[in-house]
Amino acid sequence: MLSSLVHLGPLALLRPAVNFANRMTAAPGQEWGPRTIPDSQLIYVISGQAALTLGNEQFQLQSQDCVFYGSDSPHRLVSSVSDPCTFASIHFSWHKESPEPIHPMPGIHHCLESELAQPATSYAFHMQGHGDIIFPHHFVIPNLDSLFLQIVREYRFEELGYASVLRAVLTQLIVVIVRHQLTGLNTSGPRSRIAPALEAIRKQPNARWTAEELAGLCGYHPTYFAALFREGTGHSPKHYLVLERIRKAKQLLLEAGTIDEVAEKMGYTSIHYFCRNFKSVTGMTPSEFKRQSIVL
DNA sequence: GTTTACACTTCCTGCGACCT
DNA sequence: AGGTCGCAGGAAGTGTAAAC
Repeated sequence: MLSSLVHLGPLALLRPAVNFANRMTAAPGQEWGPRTIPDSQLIYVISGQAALTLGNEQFQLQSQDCVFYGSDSPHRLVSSVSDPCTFASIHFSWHKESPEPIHPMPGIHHCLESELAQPATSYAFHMQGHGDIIFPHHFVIPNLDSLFLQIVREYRFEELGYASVLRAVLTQLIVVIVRHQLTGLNTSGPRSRIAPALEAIRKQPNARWTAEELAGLCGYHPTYFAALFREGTGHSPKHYLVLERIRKAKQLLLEAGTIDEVAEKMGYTSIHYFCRNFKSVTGMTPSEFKRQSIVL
């Protein structure tokens, strides 16, 4: 069976609206579906693991994985039994005059197991100079958690003008994903050549990686590797590793670890240096971040 | 496209002082 | 007690130019 394609028109004319957003930790083995939803959904896995069945595809999800599906695409999400996942979820509409959220719950319907075999609906934008860009169903983009959590926070506290802020941040999120999709299409680009190193850092940000080790994973000389790395990520290998460590440290701090424990878990032997790194990346100290995040 | 040498820069750590 | 900051010195990383 062929999957259907929805044309969303030019990206610049999009008026998306958040309908619901939350951050939660699933129970071991907790399931959503098989079901369909009335709008579209983006899920960002913060930690742990889960499996998503979408159409005739199955995705094993881990930290930093993102998935997307639209309305009427049968799917099922199952949290890992041994390593339950914590994730941020955003329900949204692609085009809506008003940015005010409309809760999707009444439109969520259970469906038959057999309907999971239907191919998921794809969505495409038109981009001047690039043609039609398909919005991906599964992707990994480093450091996307801040946008997801910003949306969750805005949705939860409903401060003055929150619906407009939700639309603005969601638009930014969509653009970041589309940009990533555009650069990712070029598989011979520098990013693909440093993929083993990116994967190693992603899996073990707490390991004491040296530039030489990372270069070795990709089969390049350290100096040349550093140049490729900067071209592909915009950061030096060391700085990229720091960004990954702080991203992971933010998760651990949210899970009620002390700053000392988190620093140690992330491979820092000096809490002082950890605090300095944390502040340079986030603009706040670990304790400030912890205080601010208690409300989330 | 890739490696090498080298100068320069940045990182990392330990220590002590200070703050909350 | 837990957390932050400034400082100094050694280690490691980075950028550049030249060469293959």
